Amino acid sequence: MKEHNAVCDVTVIHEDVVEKVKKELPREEEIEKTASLFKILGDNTRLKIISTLQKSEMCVCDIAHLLNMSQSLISHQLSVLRNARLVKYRRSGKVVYYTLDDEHIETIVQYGLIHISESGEGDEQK
Amino acid sequence: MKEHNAVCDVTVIHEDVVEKVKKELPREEEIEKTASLFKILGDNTRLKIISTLQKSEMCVCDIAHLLNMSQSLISHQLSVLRNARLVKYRRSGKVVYYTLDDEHIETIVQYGLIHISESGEGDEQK
DNA sequence: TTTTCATATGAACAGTCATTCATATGAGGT
DNA sequence: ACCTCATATGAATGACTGTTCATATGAAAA
Repeated sequence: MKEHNAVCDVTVIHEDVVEKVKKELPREEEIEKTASLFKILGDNTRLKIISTLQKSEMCVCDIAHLLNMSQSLISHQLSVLRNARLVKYRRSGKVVYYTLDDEHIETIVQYGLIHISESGEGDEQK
Repeated sequence: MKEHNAVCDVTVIHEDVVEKVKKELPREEEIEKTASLFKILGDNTRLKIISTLQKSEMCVCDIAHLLNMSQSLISHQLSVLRNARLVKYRRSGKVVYYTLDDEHIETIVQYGLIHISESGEGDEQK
C-alpha cells in the first residue's frame, strides 16, 4: 500500500451525486477494518480452518491431519486468526484446542458459501 | 499457491472427531470460490467502490473523483469487480455507468461493516 | 534434569496483486 | 475526417503474503 498522490484532475460529471454520496460513505477506518476482515477470510487455508472449527473444537495437529497440511502452516494461519481475534484457544497439557471466537464470522462465512452455491453456474472467466 | 506434498506424518489425537468433521466440510470447490469472493472484498479500494455503488449508480470519473483516486486505478478495479460479476454497467454516450449486480454482496458487506462496528475497541495488535 | 511431544516462531522464497504510467479504444461533436 | 473526452488496457514495479524448512518454546513424563 502506498500514499495516493492526490490525483484528481478528473472531470466530474455529476457533482451533486458525488457530494451526496460522499457524505453517506462509511468512515475510512471502518472500511479499512472491514477490508482486513475480508482479507483474512479470503484465503483457502484459513477458510478451511474456520469451516473446521465451525463443526467442532479441535487441536492443531488434528486440523493439520484433517486438512492434509503441515503443522507449521496451520499454526501460522491460526496465529493470523488469533491476531484478528477470530479464534480463541484453550490449553490442556501439551495440546492446544482452538474454537471460533466470533459469532458474526460464522454468519458471514455462511453467507459467502450460500452466495456461491446460489450464483451457481456463473464461473469467472479469464 | 503450490502443491501440497502430502505431509501428514502428524500425530492425530482425536481420530473420531477428525473423521466426523471431514464428512461435514464444504466441498473444496465451494471453499475456493468463497475464498475468492472474500479476496475481492478484502481490498480498501474495491470496498470503497462497492460502498459507493451501494448508494447510487455512478460513472467511472465520478467514482475516481469521489474517492480521490486515479481514473486508471478505478477502471482496473472495476474490471476485477466485473469479472467477478459483482457489478454491471450501462453505456450512455461516452460515459459508462456502473451498478452493483449482486444483492448478496450488499448483505455480506453490510454484515462485515456491522461486525466491525460491534467488535468495537478490539484493534489488532502488531 | 533430561527426553518427548505438541505447538509456535523466524527467516527465506516464490508467487500474487495493487498501483502507476503510458497508451489505446471508441463514441460524440465539429 | 479530425479532435475531444471518458474509459479501458498493457507493462512494469514495489509491496505483500502464503508456504516451507529449520528451530525454539514449554509442558508433561521419565
